[in-house]
Amino acid sequence: MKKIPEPTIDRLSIYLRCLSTLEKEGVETISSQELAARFNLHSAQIRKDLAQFGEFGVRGTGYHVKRLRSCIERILGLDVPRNIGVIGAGNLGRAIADYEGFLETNFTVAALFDNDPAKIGLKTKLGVQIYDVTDLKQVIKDKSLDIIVLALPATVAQQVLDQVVEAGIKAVLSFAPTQLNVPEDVKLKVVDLTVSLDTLSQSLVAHRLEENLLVTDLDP
Amino acid sequence: MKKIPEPTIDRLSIYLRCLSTLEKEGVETISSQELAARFNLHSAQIRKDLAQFGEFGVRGTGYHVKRLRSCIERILGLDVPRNIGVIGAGNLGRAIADYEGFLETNFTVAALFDNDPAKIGLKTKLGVQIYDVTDLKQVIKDKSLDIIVLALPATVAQQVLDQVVEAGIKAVLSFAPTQLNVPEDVKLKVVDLTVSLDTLSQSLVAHRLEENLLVTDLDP
DNA sequence: AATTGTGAATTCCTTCACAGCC
DNA sequence: GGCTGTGAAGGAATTCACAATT
Repeated sequence: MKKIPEPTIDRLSIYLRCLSTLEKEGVETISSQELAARFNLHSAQIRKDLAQFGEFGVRGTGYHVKRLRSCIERILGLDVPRNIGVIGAGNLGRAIADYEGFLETNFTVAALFDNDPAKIGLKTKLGVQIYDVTDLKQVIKDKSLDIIVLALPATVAQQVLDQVVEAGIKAVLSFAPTQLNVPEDVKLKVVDLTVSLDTLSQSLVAHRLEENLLVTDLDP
Repeated sequence: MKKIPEPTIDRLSIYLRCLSTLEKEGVETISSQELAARFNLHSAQIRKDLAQFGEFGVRGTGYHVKRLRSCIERILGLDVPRNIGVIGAGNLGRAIADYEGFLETNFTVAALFDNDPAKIGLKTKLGVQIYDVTDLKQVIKDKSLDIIVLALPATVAQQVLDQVVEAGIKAVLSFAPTQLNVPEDVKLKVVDLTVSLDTLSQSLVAHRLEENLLVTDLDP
């Protein structure tokens, strides 16, 4: 089986969101050209992305919105309910647990974990139970968790991640600002606020430098 | 001036974090080889990344930790204080505003914005003032905000972003799950929880498919 | 006539391999 | 000897351009 490029998967998710909107608007078909225009992409990009998984279009017509949406949903496995466990009941962890965007999806946050006795046993506003992180493996099994989100300090992230992996979890999203290692068969996605902000900071420097360096360059 | 690849900038931020740790541990020099080992990267990658900005190493010895950290900090513009404004005082917005990781950095969340009269005028636990989003432009100027973080619903994101751009902001980090457009001279970073989770979902499907497809492939 | 699906060309990024230096 | 900096090679992802199809 051919390997699917990571960027392709990311874009499928983006296409899907757009197709859902189009479907609600009653649009029946759309061409790769029209779709591409919405994302500042080239139409060939979209056709190549989709072609990785089969032939979904109709030549001369384009793609049937409803059918394509359904196909991408299946490709991404979004037709199957997924239970998410969030580890770390700090501000971020609670924000994710109570994220309202999940309500119309097949994702459910089924458990929140923490090691603070003052939090264990409580529920979030939207009713997500907070468990003792010591019971991680048991709750992962009991609640059939598929995906774990790490929302905890960098210092303990790898150690907790190791337990998550040991419990058989194959998909992890980490918000911890630290380097993490997982076995090959575990998919790890990292969202690093620090890295994002550092990149933005650099772009601001670049702005400034462009002027300064022009001056320097012209200086013989 | 040559264009710097985006992945390079992301990695510089990662290197910097590691170098800070090394410096605290009292390590004086490190080779690209040793550094690379910590990130499962190739040593040439690190040397190429750094070479984009100058010659920081010593042949035969490696890089002086303290000096390199300081250089990367300057490259990323992290030696200059930056004021961040967060728009949207929901769970996520407040989580970011009160993020303790900023305390040891030059990033400061200097303002939080919302359109809910019940929230305007309040302060977060850590003392960030919540302003009326109507006063966006004025507060951006008064507080000298450099970077804006969007932590608001997809429906209003573009509209608010347009105002942010109009106010002269050149760096934006968005958590809104929607396609956004900015002029060329504005740097936009998007963190999309939905896309991240969709990718993880797909990896779980791939897991399953590998087995199924093997069977199908062997079927003559 | 319009639009897909795709080999070929291109661009971008990573890795190799080694000359140059400490 | 050991390690950096870098031109050349290799690989991966994007874009081009067109034959195939409805």
